[in-house]
Amino acid sequence: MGSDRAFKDAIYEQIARVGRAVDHPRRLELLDLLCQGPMTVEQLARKSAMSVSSTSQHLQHLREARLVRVEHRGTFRVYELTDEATCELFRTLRGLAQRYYAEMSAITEAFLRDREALEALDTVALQQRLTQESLTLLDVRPTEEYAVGHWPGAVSLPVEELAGRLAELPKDQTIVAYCRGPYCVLSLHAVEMLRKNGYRAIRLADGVSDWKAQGFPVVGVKGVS
Amino acid sequence: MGSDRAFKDAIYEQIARVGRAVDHPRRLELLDLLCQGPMTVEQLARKSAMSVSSTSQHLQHLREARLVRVEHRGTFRVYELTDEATCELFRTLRGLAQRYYAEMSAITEAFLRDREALEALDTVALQQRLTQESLTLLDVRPTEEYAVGHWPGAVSLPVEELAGRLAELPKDQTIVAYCRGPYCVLSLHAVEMLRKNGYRAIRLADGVSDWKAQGFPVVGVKGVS
DNA sequence: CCATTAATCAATGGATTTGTTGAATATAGT
DNA sequence: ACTATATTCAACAAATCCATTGATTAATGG
Repeated sequence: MGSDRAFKDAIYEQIARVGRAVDHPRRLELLDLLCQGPMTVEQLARKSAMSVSSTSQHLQHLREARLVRVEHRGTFRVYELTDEATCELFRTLRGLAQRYYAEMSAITEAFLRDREALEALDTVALQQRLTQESLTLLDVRPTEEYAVGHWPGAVSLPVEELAGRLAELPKDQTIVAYCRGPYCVLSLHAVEMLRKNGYRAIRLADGVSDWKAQGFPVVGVKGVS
Repeated sequence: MGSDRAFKDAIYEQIARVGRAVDHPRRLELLDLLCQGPMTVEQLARKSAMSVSSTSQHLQHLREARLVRVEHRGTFRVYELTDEATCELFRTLRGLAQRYYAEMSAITEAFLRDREALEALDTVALQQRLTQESLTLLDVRPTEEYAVGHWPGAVSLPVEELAGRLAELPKDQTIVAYCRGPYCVLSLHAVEMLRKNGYRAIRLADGVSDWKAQGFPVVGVKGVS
């Protein structure tokens, strides 16, 4: 019954559903956040500095495309990525942007230079330094993200609490702070504050999903309910 | 100078450039075609059944996102994918659509059932059958696509010329026809015509870029000028 | 320099998408 | 049942995107 043309139109329309879901900066930010683990609408709204209503609508857009699914829990709705492939999609798009657009590194370098924060480790460099010296690994994301998955042995210390809990950290070791990934600013602020207070500190550019994709171990607290 | 928020906005805006390039069915069709090799605007327009003007505009959209680049050759402009990663992007999106949307297989199966063409090989199955019997591999795409890259040993016989050149084909061997990929209809028509004329024929679902991605060999004619 | 061919540009109206606002819904606890 | 909280829904104006049409540019061959 369907003509060749109608068939092709239908197929490409389906593929475009994926594209349309990731054609908006805010939706990409939501995906990036959801790569850290399941979150409620309100959490996502706060972390992305969007209104709840707007967040909800974008989430429904993502849901239409099956990139995320929702679970009702009391009056909350917990959104999460459909599966690993969704996180991989985000990483693929981010990688292509890095690869193709000079603006990407220009923006990043200008921003980091202003903050004297160009220096950073990647996962491989970290792995190597860990064989040579003893480091303190600091996860500065909110605790619920730490709970979902973190570097084995990393200490959880959300950046908002950092100022009040500096005393917990050793001054004789270099502190490596990480957060959500190369474009997340939490570890930036953490390193800045640590250095101001006389600590030796450096940022890890990669986030959990990055090193997980590279095959490095991630530990999480199971059965969060 | 830039605030955290401005930085994030700028970054996600860059990533969204990729997404916006692939949010339209017609642009995905163009990418799919360009996975077969470089083509002029007029070729792309014809193969996608779009107007030249519309094709040109979509190509510029793709070019803005650096997914394709253009080379001037006389009064022609030859568009081609920027690199392998662009083809991989298309295959990723197509894969997610297959994975997430039941509509994808529903559409395909309904279409194929109508044509009694559900039966098909994939690359692995072909490889295996090649060890057991002698098959004729038929590349039914236009010759210029065959020239860019094809299965080693495949015979080029564009589907439009098939009717007039049936005599060139052996009746004692099964003929395996392939084209651009799982959603291309060329091999469908080829198999239909072959069977009507008493040949044993079957479709290969995968296309060149699919088996190339799986590590199978592809041969092409170098130095096309 | 003119004609031809290939492709882009420009302008149009129509359709889709977006952010905002405030109202509606749904669940849990009292 | 009433209240509070979390989220979605509905509606609207602003912005963006799209296909079509016809004009324009650019290169080639005479």
